[in-house]
Amino acid sequence: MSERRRSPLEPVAVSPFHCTPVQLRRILGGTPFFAPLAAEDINRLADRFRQTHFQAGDTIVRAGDPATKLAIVAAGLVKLYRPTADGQDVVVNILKSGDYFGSLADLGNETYAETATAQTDCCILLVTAGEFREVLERYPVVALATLELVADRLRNAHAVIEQLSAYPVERRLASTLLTLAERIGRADGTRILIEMPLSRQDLADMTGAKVETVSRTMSDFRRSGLIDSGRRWIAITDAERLTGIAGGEPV
Amino acid sequence: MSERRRSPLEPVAVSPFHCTPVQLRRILGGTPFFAPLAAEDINRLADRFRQTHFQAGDTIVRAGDPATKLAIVAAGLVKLYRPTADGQDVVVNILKSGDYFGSLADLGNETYAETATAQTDCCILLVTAGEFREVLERYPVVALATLELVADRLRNAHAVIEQLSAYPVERRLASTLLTLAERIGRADGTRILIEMPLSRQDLADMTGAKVETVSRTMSDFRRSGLIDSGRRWIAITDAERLTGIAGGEPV
DNA sequence: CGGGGGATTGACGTAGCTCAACCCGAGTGG
DNA sequence: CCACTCGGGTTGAGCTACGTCAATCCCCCG
Repeated sequence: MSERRRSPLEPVAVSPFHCTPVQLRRILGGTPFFAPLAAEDINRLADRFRQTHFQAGDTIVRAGDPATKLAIVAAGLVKLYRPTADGQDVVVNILKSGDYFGSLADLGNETYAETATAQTDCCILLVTAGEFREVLERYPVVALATLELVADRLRNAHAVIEQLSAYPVERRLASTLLTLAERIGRADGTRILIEMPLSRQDLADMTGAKVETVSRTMSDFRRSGLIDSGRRWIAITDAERLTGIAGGEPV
Repeated sequence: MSERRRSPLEPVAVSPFHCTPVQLRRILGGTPFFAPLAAEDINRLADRFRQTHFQAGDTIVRAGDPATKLAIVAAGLVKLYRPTADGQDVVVNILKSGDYFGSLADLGNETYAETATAQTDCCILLVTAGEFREVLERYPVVALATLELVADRLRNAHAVIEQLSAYPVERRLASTLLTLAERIGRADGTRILIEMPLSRQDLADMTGAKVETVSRTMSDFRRSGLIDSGRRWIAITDAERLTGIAGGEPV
């Protein structure tokens, strides 16, 4: 039985950093969007991007506001969610370095469908939708890469729809934990630590369940030795059995 | 109280038609993919597409099979769904003329994530994934149009996720009916007739509910004068109140 | 006119929501 | 450095929307 008292998450250095132009170019070149471009092309692109720093909890863009920018996460984690009329939030994605959000369309009169908030401190690169469109037109290879990214997200979204339509909470929760582990997990001895602060409410908003239900299910998982967790941190201790549950086996 | 005995759906002429080359070009030019292209470019594209006819009920592509083709619906309606391990189907989309399905990726070793079946008789245009990729590379404007299409579907998928996460069946069902009406409805006197054969099971698979629940809710809607329906057909009689329900008002 | 598959309705069970009390870890200010 | 507080987490006791099981209905077809 492991120590549940102290959070194993390293407190991330809260530096309101700004990248040097060189770093900015390296980050851009590392994103799936621009990876296929030559260095000189990336240099030409770089000054179209404005970088901004946000603190954990800050709202980056708000659902309903006119969608004028495309954003790329340079560092940190972003929560993308749809706030509903009755105050419930539905998280559609957790974004990390290299992911985009915001407007892909050029139509100026559209609005953001989702709110994006900084889950950790983060550095965001912003372009206007129009400028990004110019980039897409000028570099077809970037357009193709973007297409792959969006198609990938669509595939994920369909998987989530399947889960919400057909599977009970324990299964959705197991899937969500495994997906998070794969995307932002770090091996920590025999466990996989999910390297982000994540509340039960966040998990509830990601799985379409209520906080209490998530808390109960997490307690079940913990009692069964599948996970270890505390206040805003989670580690997976038995990925294999958790995978079984995600596939439909009983707890 | 309207006549519920006979189906108001016109029995569609079941002709295993093949388009002439001229018709094929006109159809391609009418899709969102190629609308921005000049006629001569479309002519050059047209012979990359192979057209195939399917009868209602036929399977066009099967989830799990290697994803080698991209398909565009030329005529008719296609149901796109994920069959789950326990035999339940989750419908992610109903596709009509101009919509695509299948593989957008170039990776040959991927598999289809969804099964596509002909909901009505239909005519499908097929290209290999590789050839379509060449088209995307050659005509950036097509790549951008494709990007818009995929981004649009992603937006829809997120809306569905919101619904499944946060709203009860009656609300999801009302939304689904209105969306169908908008996409494939025809004004029929004061009502909007949904021009496709649609079973309670189909609706259940689209809303993440069970047949019996859908049947009960449809009966409620009918008793309240919101819709009219029978064996595999539906008409909306009070779109305004139905919109209210989709927005959260009680029945 | 008979059969079959979709649709309907009823009776009942239960997963997950609601409401509410309580616990506890971590940051804060004296 | 301690006490206080506050926000996240846990647990319990009902309740209800929805699923399950099963019987019946009835449109459509041969």
